[in-house]
Amino acid sequence: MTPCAHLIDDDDAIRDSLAWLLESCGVACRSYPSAEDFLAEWLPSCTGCILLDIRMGGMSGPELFDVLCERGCRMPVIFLTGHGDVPMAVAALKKGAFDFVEKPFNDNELVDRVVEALKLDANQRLAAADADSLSARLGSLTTREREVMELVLAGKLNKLIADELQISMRTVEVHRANLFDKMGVRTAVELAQLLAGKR
Amino acid sequence: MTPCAHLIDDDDAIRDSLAWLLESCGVACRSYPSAEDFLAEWLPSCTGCILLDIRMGGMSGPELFDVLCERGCRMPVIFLTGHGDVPMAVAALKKGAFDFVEKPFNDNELVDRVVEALKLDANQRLAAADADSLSARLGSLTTREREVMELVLAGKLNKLIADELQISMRTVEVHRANLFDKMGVRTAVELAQLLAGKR
DNA sequence: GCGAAAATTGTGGAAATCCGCAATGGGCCG
DNA sequence: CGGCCCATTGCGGATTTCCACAATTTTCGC
Repeated sequence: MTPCAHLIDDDDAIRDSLAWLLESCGVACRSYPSAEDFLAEWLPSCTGCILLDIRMGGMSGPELFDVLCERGCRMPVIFLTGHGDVPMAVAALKKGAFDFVEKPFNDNELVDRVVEALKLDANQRLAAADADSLSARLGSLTTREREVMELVLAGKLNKLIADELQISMRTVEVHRANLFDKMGVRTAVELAQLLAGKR
Repeated sequence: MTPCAHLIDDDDAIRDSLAWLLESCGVACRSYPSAEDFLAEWLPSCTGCILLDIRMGGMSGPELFDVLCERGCRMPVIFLTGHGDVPMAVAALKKGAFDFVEKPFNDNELVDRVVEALKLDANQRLAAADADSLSARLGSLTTREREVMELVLAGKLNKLIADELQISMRTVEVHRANLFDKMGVRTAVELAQLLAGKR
């Protein structure tokens, strides 16, 4: 799934004109005539952004959006709508939609928003990759190593840690060295920064 | 300025009925017949949330919102509007408005949103107080102490720091102890966590 | 029950940290 | 000019960390 704009609209003409517009600006596109068609092809590894019509036969845009959110889809979603509906727009944005634009839209502005959405997605993906690598490293820790890590992050000295865990200082040192190794850090400070905010 | 909902609307009847509704639910209110009246009384120390009408004589709701944002007002803003306008709602929410509701609104839902907004404001205020205390402590550091702190946070050993700053290890130790003291931490790990994300 | 991984502990020495005591020099303010 | 704050440095000892070498016990799945 190469990064692209996923166009979901049951109106062939709109899909085609959108695809033409975006591709003429260098944005790759894929078209889907219904929410169900998109869901059938969607994978968590999908990259890019989504242009989603509100009113469609079968599953509606907001319904698809909810499903995708549940399934962990992080692609930015730009809603497209024919008739203004403030509560719907407000609900969509509060749920995390990237944008909500009314038809007819200004071509240049829409392209700009799509480009921004693609950029956001790329950044989110980088951040997610970091987070994944981090939790993978955390997952590789043994129980003891995790316990020691907690206490290290609490700023406690090895002697105190040994005391609290009822083990010898030497053992703490071993665990400490092993977990530093697994987490890819060289000092407790680096570890603290690596886990800043998380956990 | 005790925590309260600030009602800004040029329609006396709406202000009064809103005030009655909210106060009957235990939410203190203050009313302002225009954006200008509110601005005249507003101070950065104001607490609570804002219920803001879109269309008003003089400065409009969105205009006031922009001004408040510039001046660093962090109170959550709930926009109230008579006629649906999707682009305006989208713009307001993207700029950070707390909510955007159409009249006529559901009384209970609005009260709920106001209560949530007040809660958010209280939390933001706590966070801001922490941030202020932190930057106050950072500000009390001398130039050298700040330099040493940077390198400590980079996970460097005193020996290396002494080398980079071209001073003796003993001096580094002194600065380190002093800055730990000023920042109110006992270890480098605590310092790293205190500054997690910031700076 | 066997073998691998995890948890545990010891010894001992090099290196680093932590701290109190003591002191010098520069810059700024009243 | 004297006092105060900041930056600087040295000495020395108590404490801690870091590691290599070496080894025992526990746990857990096949």
